[in-house]
This record gives sequence, C-alpha cells and structure tokens, in this order.
Amino acid sequence: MKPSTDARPLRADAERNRTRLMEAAVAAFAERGYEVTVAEIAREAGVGKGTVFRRFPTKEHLIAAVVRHRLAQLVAVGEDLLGRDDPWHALREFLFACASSLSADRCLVEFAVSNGMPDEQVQAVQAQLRGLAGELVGRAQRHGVLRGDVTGDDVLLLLCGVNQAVAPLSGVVPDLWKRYVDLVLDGLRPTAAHPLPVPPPDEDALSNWGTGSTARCRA
Amino acid sequence: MKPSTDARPLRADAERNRTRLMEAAVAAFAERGYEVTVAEIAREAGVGKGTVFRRFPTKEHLIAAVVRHRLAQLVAVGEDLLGRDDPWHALREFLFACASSLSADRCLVEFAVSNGMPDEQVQAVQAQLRGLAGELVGRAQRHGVLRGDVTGDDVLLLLCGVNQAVAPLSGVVPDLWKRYVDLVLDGLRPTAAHPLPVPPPDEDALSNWGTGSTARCRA
DNA sequence: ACCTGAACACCGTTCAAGT
DNA sequence: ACCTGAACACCGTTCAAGT
Repeated sequence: MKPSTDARPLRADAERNRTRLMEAAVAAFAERGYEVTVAEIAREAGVGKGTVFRRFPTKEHLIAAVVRHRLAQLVAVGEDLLGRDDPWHALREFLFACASSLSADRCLVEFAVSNGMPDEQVQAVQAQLRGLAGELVGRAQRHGVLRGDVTGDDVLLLLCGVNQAVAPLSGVVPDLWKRYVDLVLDGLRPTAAHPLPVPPPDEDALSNWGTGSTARCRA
Repeated sequence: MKPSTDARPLRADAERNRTRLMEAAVAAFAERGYEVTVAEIAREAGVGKGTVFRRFPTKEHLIAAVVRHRLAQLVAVGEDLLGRDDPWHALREFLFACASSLSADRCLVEFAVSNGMPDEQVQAVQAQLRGLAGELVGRAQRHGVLRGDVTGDDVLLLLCGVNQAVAPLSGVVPDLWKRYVDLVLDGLRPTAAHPLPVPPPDEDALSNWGTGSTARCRA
C-alpha cells in the first residue's frame, strides 16, 4: 500500500493512520463506489475525520490515491504480458485483466466514466497504461492478427465502455463482461475490418482526459 | 412535454408550473447531468422548490420523468426504422440515433450507468426499446447480415458502453461515438463471428435492471 | 507534528403558514 | 388545491483547541 510518496517520512503514528486509511478506503470504495462517506471511512480506519483531510486535502484526492493503487497493479500485469509470444492472446489477457479489475471495483468504473482526476500521479499511471495498450496493439498489428486502423486508446476506451455498460448487472451476471470483451475483439480482427469514417482521438484530445475540470464531489 | 400522466387534470396554474419545471429540468439535466440542484431548476422554472417536491416526490422522480421523455423519442425513431427495407442499415441508424441522443444528454448517460430507476413508466419505455432492438436484430439476422449469437440486449448494452466511454471526451471530439459504434458493428457481422463462451443475459437478469435498488441521490 | 470533533456551507426533503 | 420559504438532516470541509 505504498509508504507515502512524499520526500520526508511521516511520524510513526501518522504513517500508521495513513495505512489504515488507505486500506479502509480501498475496500469501501471498491464495494460501494464514490458514494461512501468520508466519515464512514474514517470510522472504519479508527481515526477522526479531520485526520482524513490532513492527509488528503479532498475526498477526491483520497479516491485518486485508491485509483492510482489499482491502476498500478494493471500496469504490472501489462508489462508482464509484453513478454508473451502470442500477441493476440497477450492483448486479450491484458483486456481481461483490466476488465476483471474494473468489474471488481465500483470505484474504478466510476473513475473511468469521470473526466479523470486532477492528480498528476494518477495521470502518470494512466499514461503508462496507455503506452502498454499501444505496444500490445502494435505488436498484434505487426503480426497481422489485429486490424491496422485502431489504436491502443481505441481499445482502452472500448474496454471501459464494456465494463461501464455491464456494471449495473454485475450483481446478477458477474462475468458478463467476458462476453462483450470477446464481441469487441471480434470487431478488431483484420477479417472484420470495414472503413471507419471517424478517426481515432489524437494525443491532444486524450491528454486532457485526465485533467477533469468537472468536479465529482461536493464543493 | 406531455400534459401529465395522472387521471384527473391539474389546476391551471399547477399544470403551467409542471410544464415549466419539465422544460427547465430537461435542459438543465441534459447539459450538466444529475448534479444540477433542485433549487436551481426551481429557480429557472420560476417556482419555489417546495413546488418541485409537490409534483415529484423525489429528485430521482424528476429525473425519471426527463429520462422517460427522452427514451420515448428513441422508441418513435426505432418504430419508424422497422419499415426500412435494408435491415443492416435500419439497425445501424437505430444505434446512431440512440448514440446521438445519449451523447447530447448527460443525464441519459448517467441513467445508463445507473441501476435503472424504480419508476414503472421508465421501465415500460425501456421494455419497448428492448423490444425494438430485438426486432431490428432479428430481422438483420434472418437476412444473414448479423451474427446469429447476439441479442437485442447485447446490442443495446454495447451501445450504452460506447457512449459512456466516450462521454468524457464529448467536449473535445463530439462525434467520436460514431467510430466506436462502427467498430462494434464490425464485431457483429457474421464474418467476424468467433465463439462466445459466455451466454447473453437472460430475461431475469435484465428485468430487474430497471429496478435499481441503489440510491443515486441523497437520502 | 499530528489528532480531534465542533462548526460551517451546501443540498435534498419536509411542513406550517399562506392564497 | 396549490404555492412558498423557513427548518431539518446529511455530508464535505475547516479550524481552534488539544497532545
């Protein structure tokens, strides 16, 4: 759960509180999404709610920390899959890993719908993920198993879409996302390719994806 | 904007207020989503906020009225397209119409991510939409232009997914959804079809889609 | 340094008082 | 019948007082 990212270390009790807070937050946000109360997390972590705001200036910053933690796990998975010899299955497993994470974490889904977060660290991890997706897509394309007119960002966006669409049903049909990831993948095969009138989003469009100006929590 | 759906008619001033309220709500929710304040809508409609709650027991009920209004428009479009002779393009235009509506209305997108609404009338229109999607899909399949192992619900879910994924970018790349609708459609062609291990959601799973138990607004 | 809970602002909802 | 705004509960955020 990372021993804080700042330069100077925290005092022992503060460090312990921070850890407890993160653990409580990860669990609570995963299960119930953004709607969990700061007071609730504080209580579960055994601290006063003032302590939460000492470490995280805003509820959104706390969420950002949780999201970053989850995204970093996906980056690790993706880097591992770059070593695979079958590029199609490497890509597929990457998507499955992402989708599986998303479907197990309501907070992550809500993050994907949002305009992103004004948090540099989250944006950095997001960039890593996008880079990985680009490499996996590129490799598959060079092997001729993926249509040439799509980008890593295309694939990530479609993946998020699938998960968001499936989220309200996750209680009833937990692995429905697999069906739609496969369905989307079928559209990404070279044999399925038909001309796409609209071009993929360029760097500019996606770079301020993470710079969400829309507030999510109360002012 | 419908002259109220109840049995007995409202008093003249009440009817006028209701209309104003609906107009203000449709516009405000479309532009800024669920987060608009009830007080704000009341002010724009020129009524006290108490009046809002007299007509709509809950903010969510007000949203439901707006959503129902939008969904009904899509039903009309879909029914019109059933008369088309080219089943593939009928389906495609239906999806384009839905996507276009969704991308013009933040409220509608948020509705799609949600667990639905505990409002019978909304559920009824939803059922109509699902029926239409089913017919359009069925026709395309009988003509051999759509893979046989997908349902109307599959297509609607994928469509919602695309729009939700694209929503945060709608300011920068307004018609990006077209790209992904086409990409998804490529996966729905018979030539693209590969086996799908996970079956489509059955009636049970989707019937309580609209019966969202998760509250969206403050208690 | 850090912790805490009372206090504040905001927003959904209720209701007593008015017409 | 219907309208209204003051009043209430809830939640994010601040801060004075404590260690």
